[in-house]
Order: sequence, then structure tokens, then C-alpha cells
Amino acid sequence: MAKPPLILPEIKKSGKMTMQEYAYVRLRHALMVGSIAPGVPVTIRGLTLAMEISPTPVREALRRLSSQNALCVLENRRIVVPPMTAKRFHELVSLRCAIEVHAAERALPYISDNIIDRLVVIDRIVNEAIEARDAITLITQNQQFHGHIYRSNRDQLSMPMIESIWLQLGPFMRIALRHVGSFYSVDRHNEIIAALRNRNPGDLIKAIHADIHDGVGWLD
Amino acid sequence: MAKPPLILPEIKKSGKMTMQEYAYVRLRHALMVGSIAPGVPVTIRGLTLAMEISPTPVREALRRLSSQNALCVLENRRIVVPPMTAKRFHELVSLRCAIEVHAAERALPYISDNIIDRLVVIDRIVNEAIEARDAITLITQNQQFHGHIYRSNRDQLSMPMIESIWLQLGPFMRIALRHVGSFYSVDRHNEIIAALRNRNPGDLIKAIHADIHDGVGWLD
DNA sequence: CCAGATTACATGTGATCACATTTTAATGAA
DNA sequence: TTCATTAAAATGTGATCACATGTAATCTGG
Repeated sequence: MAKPPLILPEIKKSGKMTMQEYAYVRLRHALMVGSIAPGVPVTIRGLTLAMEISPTPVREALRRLSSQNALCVLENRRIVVPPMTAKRFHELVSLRCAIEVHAAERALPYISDNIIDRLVVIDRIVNEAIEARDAITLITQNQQFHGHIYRSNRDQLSMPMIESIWLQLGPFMRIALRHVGSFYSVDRHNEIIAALRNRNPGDLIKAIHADIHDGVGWLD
Repeated sequence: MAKPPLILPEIKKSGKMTMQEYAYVRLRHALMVGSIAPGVPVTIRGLTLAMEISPTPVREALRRLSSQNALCVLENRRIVVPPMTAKRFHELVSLRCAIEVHAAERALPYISDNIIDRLVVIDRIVNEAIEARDAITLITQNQQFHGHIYRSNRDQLSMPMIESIWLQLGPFMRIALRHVGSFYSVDRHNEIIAALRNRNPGDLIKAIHADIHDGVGWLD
């Protein structure tokens, strides 16, 4: 069986970026948008070939992603995209709720009208992406939307963990690629924005909870 | 100024362990028990010298710990132990509460009498450590206590994040080294065990909340 | 044709080196 | 002395190589 050469979406490498960081962001993006299927082995030499860089920075990138649980190190020392199960998916969604609700609660005092205006803009982009069936833009901009809220609290420490969950959910998004529009039927983002406008913690929690769980409907 | 050679507690290297993993667990342990002060630079060559291994595995270990936010990569590409502030501490404690409460709730259905018996044993060790003013045993066994609860749910995905928080709290523990006994005045572990025995979610949450926040009293 | 042993291949690991960047120390002029 | 400049040392980065381990293919004997 000829091994598929592991296609990775192109990423522009800005000047000051190290090779290790380039390998990291490129592989990370590929995982985030679900362009690598669960269970697929990710080898060092395969990546050096695909990205035309030496093994050393690739290995460091793999360690980073493994530490974020975006990749899974087997006992054989081989590295694969974590397998996908319904149980794992539900655990991820539940954990995502817990942390993002916490992040939102602690961000609420820092929400300004400026930030809300920005959220409205992002939400419009998200809706356009749904209209255009552009799953990748949908995924990334939806993350921008949530991240922009939580990062309002400049001292928050939960973003790395939230991004870790997003990364782990990435492979699941691969399925969602063909179901764009079937989920996100209701625009929960508007409910989130409304709750932020009213500075209402209870509504905010409920809206975020609903927004996150809306992605579960099609899995059963 | 002569640079201090960066003392790391010894760790026995089991046979199958790779150098990279050895470097990781050894440095991780040092951070966990607070034996490296915040702000201290952690250099590759310094670690190669201290552990007598080559730079390559050291770099991978540093990437792993940086990804877990146990270390901080500056713009200069230099790596330091994250600085310590009161704000950061309170954010960590708050986040720890949110995630551990979530983990405990989802572990409760899996708690067996067997597990509770084990918790009682661990708690005894913790109390002995307090008696003996043995801060390192106190820290590690306290983590064992909590981890043993959360890991009862075999499908849980939150342990890596909880351990990340413990790692980030490690440097704060350095201060606690000299205050053993002044905190943990009340044995919250008994309250946790009682809540588990009664399978009472509300009490469990309250007990864990109290146990975690008991470590904050001496900081002000 | 099948099962076990053997060989060939692929992969992960770790050491060494050369180079670029940054930090620190030393030097010299105002 | 003080500040800018220069030299020296320290540090991070990435490529290459040799080696160990694990996997897959091949071969051989029944």
C-alpha cells in the first residue's frame, strides 16, 4: 500500500518564525480544521518530507502537540491522531462547557462596547461562512468569537486549555465539514451577545452552554 | 556573578525510559515541588550540564513543559519559570476549582468502596507528612489524593489540564515549604471522603472547593 | 498452503556540529 | 565618570549522522 504523503494546508511562514514554530502552527492548523483523520499515524520523517525541513524542529512540534493532547503517543513511541469515539466526544463537549463557562464568567466584568462591536463583526463573518458552506472559515471564526470574549480578561489562564479542547475536537470537525448548516441552526451567538450587552451572567452561561451543545445534535 | 548550577532533585531512570522522558519527568518534578524559583532562567545547556545528557532531548522536554505552561517562552526565545503574582495565583486557584469540581462531579458515579479505602490510606500519609513537616510528600500525596478521585472516571479528559495547573502552582508551593501546618489546618480531605461515601454531589463540590481554597489563606 | 524464522525496511532517539542571535563584558571617547 | 561602541561569551536553532527499536516482507521447512 502506497503511503499517502500527508497533505497539509499551506501556511505562510513569516520572517522571524523559527522552523519549529512553523511546523507547529502548520500541523496545528491541519488538526484544528480536521484535515487529518483520527488514527492516522504522524511520523517525523513524513513531516520532514511534507514540509521540507529537518527532523529536529518537527520533533519539537510533535512534542508540543502531544503535550496539548492534540496527538497521542503510543507505547511503540509512534504518534497518531487520537481515535474518535462517541464517549470521548461527549467528555470533550462537557469539559469544554465547564471551562468556557468559567472563562466567560470571569471575562464578563471586562466586556466593553468595543468588544461587543467586534463580536458582532465576527458573528457576521461566521454567518457568511455558513451561507457559503465554508467549513474552515466557520471553524476558525467561531473560535475567534469565543476566544475574543474570554481573552477580554487579560489575566485569564484558561485559554491554553480551551484551545487544547478545540484541537482535540478538530478531528470531529472533519465530519462536520459535510454538515455545515445542519448544525448551528439557531444563532446562539446572538444570544451570547445579548447576554453580554445586558451584563447578565446567568443568560451568558445558558447561551454559551447552548451554543456549545448545538454541535452535538448530529452525532448519534 | 557565578551562575548557580541549577540543582535538580535526583530521579531514578527506569530502563525503558528515553532520555527525553527522563529530562521531562525530572524537570517536571523539580517544578512541581517548587524547587526552582519563579523567574529563574532555564537554559538548554544548563540542563545538559546538570543532567549530563545531550541538548536534543532537553529541548523536547522544554517544549513539553512550555506547552503545559509550566515554563514560559519569552520573545527572546529564552525560557524561564513563570513569574509569580498574587493575581496569577488567584486565577490559578479559581481555574483549579472550576476544573476539579467538574472532574469530581463526573467521577462520582464511578467511586467504589475500594477507591474510598485507598483515599483513606493516602489521607493518612498526607497527615503524617504534615506532622513531619515534609512538604514534598505533602504536595505529591495531596495530588495523589485528588487524582485518584478524578481518575476513577476512566474516560475523563481533564487530568492533563489539572496537572498543568498543579505544575503552575508548583513555584508557589516553594513558599508553602516553610508554612507546612499553618495551612491545611482543617482536614478537608475527611469532608471529601464523607461526601463520596454518601454519594452527595453538593457536599462533594463544597468540600473540594474548601480544600482548594484552604491553600490561599496565607497569601495576603 | 501455512507457520515460524529471518531479512529488509521504516521509524524514533540522541549526539555532534555549524551558524545566527542575544546577552554580557570590555573598551574607548566625550 | 558616563555612555556608546566593540569584542567576547552564552544561548537557541537546525541539519546531519549513527544507532536502536520496531514493523513488514520474505524466505524456508513442514
